[in-house]
Amino acid sequence: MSYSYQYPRAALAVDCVVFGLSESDLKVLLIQRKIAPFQLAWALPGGFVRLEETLDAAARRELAEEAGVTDVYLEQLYTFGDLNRDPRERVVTVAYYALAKLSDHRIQAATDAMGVGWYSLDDLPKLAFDHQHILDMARDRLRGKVRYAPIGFELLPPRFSLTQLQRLYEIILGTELDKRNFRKKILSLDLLVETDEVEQGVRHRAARLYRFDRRKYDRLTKQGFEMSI
Amino acid sequence: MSYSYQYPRAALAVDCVVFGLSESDLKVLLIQRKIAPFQLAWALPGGFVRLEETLDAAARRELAEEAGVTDVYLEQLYTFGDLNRDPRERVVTVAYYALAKLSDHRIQAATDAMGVGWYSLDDLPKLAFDHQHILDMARDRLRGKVRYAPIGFELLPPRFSLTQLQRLYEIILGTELDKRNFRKKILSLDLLVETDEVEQGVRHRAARLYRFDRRKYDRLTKQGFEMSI
DNA sequence: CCAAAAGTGTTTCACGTACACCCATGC
DNA sequence: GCATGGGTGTACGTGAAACACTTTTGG
Repeated sequence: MSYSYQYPRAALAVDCVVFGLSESDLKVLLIQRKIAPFQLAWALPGGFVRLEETLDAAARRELAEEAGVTDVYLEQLYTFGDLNRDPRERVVTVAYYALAKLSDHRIQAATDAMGVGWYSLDDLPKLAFDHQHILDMARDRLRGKVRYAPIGFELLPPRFSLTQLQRLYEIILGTELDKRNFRKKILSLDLLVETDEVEQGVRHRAARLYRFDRRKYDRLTKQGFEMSI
Repeated sequence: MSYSYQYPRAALAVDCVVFGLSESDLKVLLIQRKIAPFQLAWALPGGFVRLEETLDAAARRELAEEAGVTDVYLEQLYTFGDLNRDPRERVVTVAYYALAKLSDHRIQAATDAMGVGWYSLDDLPKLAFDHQHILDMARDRLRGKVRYAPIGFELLPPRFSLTQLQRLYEIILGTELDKRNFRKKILSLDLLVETDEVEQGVRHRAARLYRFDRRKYDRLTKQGFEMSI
């Protein structure tokens, strides 16, 4: 069976840059290609868009199928349409980036599979296609957006310490932050709620855990508030 | 002649939101459709992507062909892939936004053609397809980006007065700005160069004209400077 | 000389930044 | 009791915001 059109058509794909946060650095999820081109090379999870699914749906489907990743924050990044980005034929790809909680055991379990790996951003293998370019753009977007939108929380467990949150910003922004000033600022935004839990299993004083209050954020945003770190 | 593929493929298009700045408001360039669907309705300029051209090239080609617009600032906005955005078949469109200098006589001349019009953003006709949605997103993007990137200048003539520039920000951001504070701030950024020209043909004191110095901007940016209005 | 917009400084307040020590806990 | 990170306050400087009058020019 085949499908015919009056004019030639590019193939349409999606690719996903999935970020995860470890203790000390930002990681990205890669899959090892099983087939040519770029056989055995590492690549971003992705694939062709089906006619009966939206772009977002295609991205989520590919994430689930290829990497077992579900329930992540997902946002469209950019569409790449260079003529020879795929050696086989013209393929235009809509790139997405996703933020996953590495602390989530389902994510851990799913990505334990063969051919799926988390790579530190500053120790990457050579990537297939123009995927390095896509990844660079995703990192830039994350760096820019984390400062004025509450997306950092998508990389942390639901309850986190202020030190964890500070580390997150330091890792993503690539700068050191002052502990006292950071706490003053983040608490003054009035987006976090103190829980009655503390860190577990540390051999020093346990840190208090906080959670992000999205309702508060939405309410403030409606009133014209704009967060900024 | 026809082209066959093993799996069905969506058609791929580009659409452009072209902004222009008049004395008192922001305008967008629309074209009147000659054929169904949405015959006679107003729509964003755009069309199908050819196999041998990049997405950017397709956007520029359509702008030139449909509206006679060339040499504008152009940036990819977002890709829209809802299933029924086009009643004929599945069409995925990569949307762009462009900033044109309405003062440019070539732009004026080209868009004098039948079926091309500049519409004020708060007095728009009903648009074809999901073009209102695309336009809303473009306006949001412009509002966000104009504050931290030197793109406002793309809407002004090469030499402009500080009052013109202030009006630009007021119109795009939808807020009033204080004249003295605005001048202090914009001049302190050290991105503008005073020329020895002044406004012509006004019946009051003529304003000094300035120009944006892109070299200075690039140099400062390399040094970590980030502009902000 | 009148209308219209250009151009110009100072004060006040909020926020960002720099900076060091004691506290709680587990081993 | 010691190692480890948790938690806290103040002083200073910079930048944002508020605010009104004089100057220039053309008609």
